[in-house]
Amino acid sequence: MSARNPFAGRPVKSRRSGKVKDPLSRDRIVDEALGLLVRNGLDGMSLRAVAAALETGAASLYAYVDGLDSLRALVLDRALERVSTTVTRRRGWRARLTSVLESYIRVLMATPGLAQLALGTLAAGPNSLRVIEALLDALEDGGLDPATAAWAVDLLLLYATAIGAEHSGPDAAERMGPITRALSLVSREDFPRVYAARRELLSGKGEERFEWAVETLIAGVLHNRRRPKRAASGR
Amino acid sequence: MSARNPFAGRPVKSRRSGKVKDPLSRDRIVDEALGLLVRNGLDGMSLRAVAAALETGAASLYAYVDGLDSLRALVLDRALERVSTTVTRRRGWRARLTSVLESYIRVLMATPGLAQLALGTLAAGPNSLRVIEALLDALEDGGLDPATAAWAVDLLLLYATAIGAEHSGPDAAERMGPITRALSLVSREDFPRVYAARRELLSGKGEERFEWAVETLIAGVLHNRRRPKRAASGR
DNA sequence: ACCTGAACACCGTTCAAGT
DNA sequence: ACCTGAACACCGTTCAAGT
Repeated sequence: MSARNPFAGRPVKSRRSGKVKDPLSRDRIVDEALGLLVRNGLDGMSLRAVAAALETGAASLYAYVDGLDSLRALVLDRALERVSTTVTRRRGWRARLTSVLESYIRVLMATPGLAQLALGTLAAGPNSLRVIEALLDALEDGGLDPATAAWAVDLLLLYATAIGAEHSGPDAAERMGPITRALSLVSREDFPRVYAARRELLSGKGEERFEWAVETLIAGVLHNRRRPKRAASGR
Repeated sequence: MSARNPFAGRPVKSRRSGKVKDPLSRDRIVDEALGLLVRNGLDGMSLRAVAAALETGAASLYAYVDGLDSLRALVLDRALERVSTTVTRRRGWRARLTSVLESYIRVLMATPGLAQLALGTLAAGPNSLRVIEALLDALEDGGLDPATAAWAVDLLLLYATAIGAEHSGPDAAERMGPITRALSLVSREDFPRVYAARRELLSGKGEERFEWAVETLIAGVLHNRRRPKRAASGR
């Protein structure tokens, strides 16, 4: 019964961290969670599943992570590492703006469930901040006053995230089924304009539509400044 | 053992539908679910909770409803009944547009979890269609071609829903905590523009901000038509 | 037909107990 | 300190069985 019995029957730790048990860490947990998100979607990224993949119990994760919500925030920021904000210098602010936004939305669309996660999670990690910084930079280069630029960033990111969620849910294809059916059945008498526009409401390849939306948002922001372009001094 | 024994011992159905057991129906299920959503948020609206409130088991609901996703779609459309689209005639198209959108977002913000639900659910019920119809009507009155109007409706609703979700999560107040803290800690060296804009990024009373956003979206749509305003013929 | 109980395969989180 | 098993209080969905 004495502790540390050298004869203890278990496989002796084995030389080098070969197989037995790399220690848990926040990084390993976030990595594994992101992997599960990519492979199995948002519902597949449960604490229990992450723990199982790491060959431990869910309770063990609480030493490194505050709970599911907190893990989600960490995973979101890790995923946003892939968003490119280093823009080929000497391009116009507009090209830089759209290129950051397009990179952001491409990352969201590439990982099923990520946009959904982004909609429900506060994005205040370093990678979110990096993206916000880049957008503010471009908008201010475009001549927007900081007040308008700040709200515009919120608007652009919110829209990009929402469209990402819409186009990459469980799978976008499956989701298109029911809505196509519903719109194809819409009655001309009850909803004449919806009826007339039913094809347009579904048209666009996603990418085309997103580009149009970004241009629209930029045009709107440029034409609806919170403060006039010049004469910034007091009234 | 013969069926229909008049002596059967149970409490005899009782006169009038007093208490015993109003029959289940899809309507009663949706009503109860909406009530739970209002009182307990999206997570509180589980099939088991709805069933319990109706004094039955979860399995019984499957006779009237296809499952949780389907129930959510029904609840969403029921909630959208409250969106007002009957606009006091002889107001400009712009006033009508913003009044419908503001009614929509007010409904979303009034019911915790509803905006979240709307983001994850296909909105193709009669009340969604009614809202879409009203928006198309206003935009086409404003001189937008149908192609632009269709995409604009999508853009406007998506944004309104997303902002509703952002401002009415579990509770908006609790969610503001962490992000305020994160932004107040942001480093001036790493993210100078975020640092400079940190107050603006959080400013605005929600309502003010939403109004600005709607104006911005409208301005954008008016300045970024998919087809030119006149000369509609030709290819 | 309509409804039910029980079962199946999961959840997040807590906590006393072990090393 | 770090990790664990077991428990608690839940989930959605299926299905054989009852009336």
